[in-house]
Amino acid sequence: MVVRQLDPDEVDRVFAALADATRRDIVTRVLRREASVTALARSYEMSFAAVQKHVAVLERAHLVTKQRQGREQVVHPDVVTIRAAGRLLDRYEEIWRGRIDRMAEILGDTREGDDS
Amino acid sequence: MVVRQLDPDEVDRVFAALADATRRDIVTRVLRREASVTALARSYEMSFAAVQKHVAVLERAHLVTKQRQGREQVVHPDVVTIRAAGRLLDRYEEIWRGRIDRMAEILGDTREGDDS
DNA sequence: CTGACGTACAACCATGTGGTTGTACGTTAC
DNA sequence: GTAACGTACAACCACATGGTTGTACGTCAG
Repeated sequence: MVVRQLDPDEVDRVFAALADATRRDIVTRVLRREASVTALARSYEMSFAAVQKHVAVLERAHLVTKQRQGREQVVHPDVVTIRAAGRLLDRYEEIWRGRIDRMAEILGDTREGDDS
Repeated sequence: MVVRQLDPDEVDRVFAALADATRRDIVTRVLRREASVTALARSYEMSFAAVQKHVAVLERAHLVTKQRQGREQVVHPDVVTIRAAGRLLDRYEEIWRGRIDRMAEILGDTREGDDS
């Protein structure tokens, strides 16, 4: 499985891009089926230019790519980056789990739990 | 396992909060071990007030909680929200996988075990 | 060729964000 | 009680963001 490593700046961009309901919806849509920018724009109550900007933000974060097809620009999802973001959150859970394990070990060995 | 459902506004706040390297580092730190706000502040090359604001952002996103302990305010992680964010990204992968499955079905190619 | 469509991009505005400094307040140590 | 510590919060600044409108350009249909 392809899991690219993201540098901090790209992580910034990925999470920032996902911090907007419209952009999350665009990602969901193109995951189901690719769509041109205007096709996407028709789905939202905002100007075409606004949607175009949202797509640009997703593109800079490598969450989607655009592919010229005649006079249309078709938006595709970039699953690799989405997966990488998920892996990052998994890492947080690992740290937490590791800590719980260490605590259990300490409590098991030295009977340190004085307060609850 | 506790997995709270996040409303869109909270998802906005969670991802926005994670879109900053300092805040991600704070989350990592308190996942390993709780720390007071000043203890955290000592780790970064910025004013105490700046770190305090970062903690406030994480708190509004329910990624951490503060707990008064004497005159200190101890920052704890909120694993439930972190987990919920991970689940959200998993959902994207599910959509993608569902689409791949549908395409394979249409193509009549229902073999299993081929890698992508 | 012409007109309509899809796109790109600049200018502009309001608002939010990330940082600063300064001030105030409760709590602990002496 | 007083001093020092940990915190909270307001005011301020620079800059990014999310939206708008307007203009320009390439591409396809007629």
